[in-house]
Amino acid sequence: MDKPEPGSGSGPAKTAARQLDFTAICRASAATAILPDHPQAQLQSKLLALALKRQAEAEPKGNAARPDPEVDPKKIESPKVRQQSNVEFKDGTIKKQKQCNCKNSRCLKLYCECFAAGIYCNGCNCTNCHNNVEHESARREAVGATLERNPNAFRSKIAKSPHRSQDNRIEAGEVTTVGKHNKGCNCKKSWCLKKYCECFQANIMCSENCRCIDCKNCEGSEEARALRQGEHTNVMAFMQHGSTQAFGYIPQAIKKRKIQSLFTGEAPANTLDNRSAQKYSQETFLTSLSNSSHLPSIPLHAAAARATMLRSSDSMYRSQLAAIRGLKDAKELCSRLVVVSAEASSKLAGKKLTANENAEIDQCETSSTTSNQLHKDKVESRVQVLSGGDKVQTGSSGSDPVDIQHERAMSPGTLELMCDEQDRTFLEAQSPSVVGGCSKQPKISSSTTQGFTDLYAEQERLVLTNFLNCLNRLVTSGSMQVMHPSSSQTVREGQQEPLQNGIKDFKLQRNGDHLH
DNA sequence: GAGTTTGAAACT
DNA sequence: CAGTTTCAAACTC
Repeated sequence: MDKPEPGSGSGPAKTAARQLDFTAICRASAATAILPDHPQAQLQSKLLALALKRQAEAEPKGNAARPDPEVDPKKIESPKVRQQSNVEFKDGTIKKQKQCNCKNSRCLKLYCECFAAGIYCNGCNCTNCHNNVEHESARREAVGATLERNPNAFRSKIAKSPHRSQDNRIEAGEVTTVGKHNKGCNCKKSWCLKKYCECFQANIMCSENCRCIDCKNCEGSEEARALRQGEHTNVMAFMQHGSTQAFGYIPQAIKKRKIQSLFTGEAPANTLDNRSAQKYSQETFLTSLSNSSHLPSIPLHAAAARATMLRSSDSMYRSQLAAIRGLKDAKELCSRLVVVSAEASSKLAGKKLTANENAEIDQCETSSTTSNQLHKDKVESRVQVLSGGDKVQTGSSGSDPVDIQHERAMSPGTLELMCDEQDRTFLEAQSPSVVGGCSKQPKISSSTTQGFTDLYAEQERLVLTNFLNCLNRLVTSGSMQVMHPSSSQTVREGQQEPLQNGIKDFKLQRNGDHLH
């Protein structure tokens, strides 16, 4: 506490690193103070905040054991003013500064928290400590050596960032500091949800700087939030059951590389874990969807979060309409869209199948995993739809319109959308042929002629325009239900009236398209 | 409190 | 720069 001030009276640093104590470091780096942003410094500054306020007037020099962001870094003149073993709080309680337990480093390496924080050891449990005034020369030498290795060694590892969560608010219960780790963490087994992780410890999210594996310390992470809210038990229980890979949460930089590799089939270095993790994630998710008892002890919110996370790391948004519009609505809407798509296709292309088209269909279907009989059925069904108009059934017959569309006139974009939809919405109705159709999509597009491209574009325009209108209707009617929940019951009992209305409009517009 | 795990730092 | 070792904090039992 009352150790001499080694830096005092020594004047400005004159001969670079060797002469640097932490004071000199601060001076040498002029523009930016090195220590004030240090995580530990921030932590301790919080602990000291109240005490400092009380002491501020009595001790104008600022007895900050750790620099506070509000404290002018220039006032931090020496280790002495930073070091302070005991902190007295308003309520009279005394809180001790963190004490290291170093044994072999003499507290002269960054292993030592005190040394790394730029303070003398004081009341620590360390052995053979040289991080004190009695060993000042050794300490300075160690500082110099450390700076030689890494000039930023004593700078804050956490960079302040203007980044805010998407809606510019602090999520409830989340005390995440805005900023990111300069160097990034490299965690492998802790999911960045333990204090082993420097990011987690600093109360910040992992960033693109991190090279961590199976990171769950990302924006929107339920676990990270839960941990910070103190739901440690639930989260740990969940993580045990959900396994390391259950989320496939990956920091941005890695995510970019690794998700890409999922599609390209490439295997960038160091991606195996996450690739398998993602594969596992999807499998686990599918399983848990179809069998909710699969993960019995997973908190509901975590399971829901997992579903969302699989889609996107940053989209935690859930529409209010989600509680109103059901799966049935979505299915029906999709079925209608498929009909419109087919009709648009037949209108635009005439009702003939060109030789090219047939060849392409054959190519696609021959290479699919479906049986020849199924192939035949589909072609027949397709012809029926194209020539017969409104014969599409929304039931589960072999001539499922979705299948039909995948086999033929859908543009690559639409096909992709449908495949995606299939994955998400129709899991329980998934058919092997459809899955096969999805996987064949690149093959179709690769052989698509310019004529088809134009056709697809026009078809897509028609479908999407109708889709947009239909969605608008749904949103409007849904919003009304949200605002007037009392009437929603009636509406629900009336068998999804809003959707029917929306689809009615949809049909009307469709007919209008025909007319034009 | 002892033993283990973890990841940063240091070293090769 | 990658791999290995050392180290001390965090964690578990």
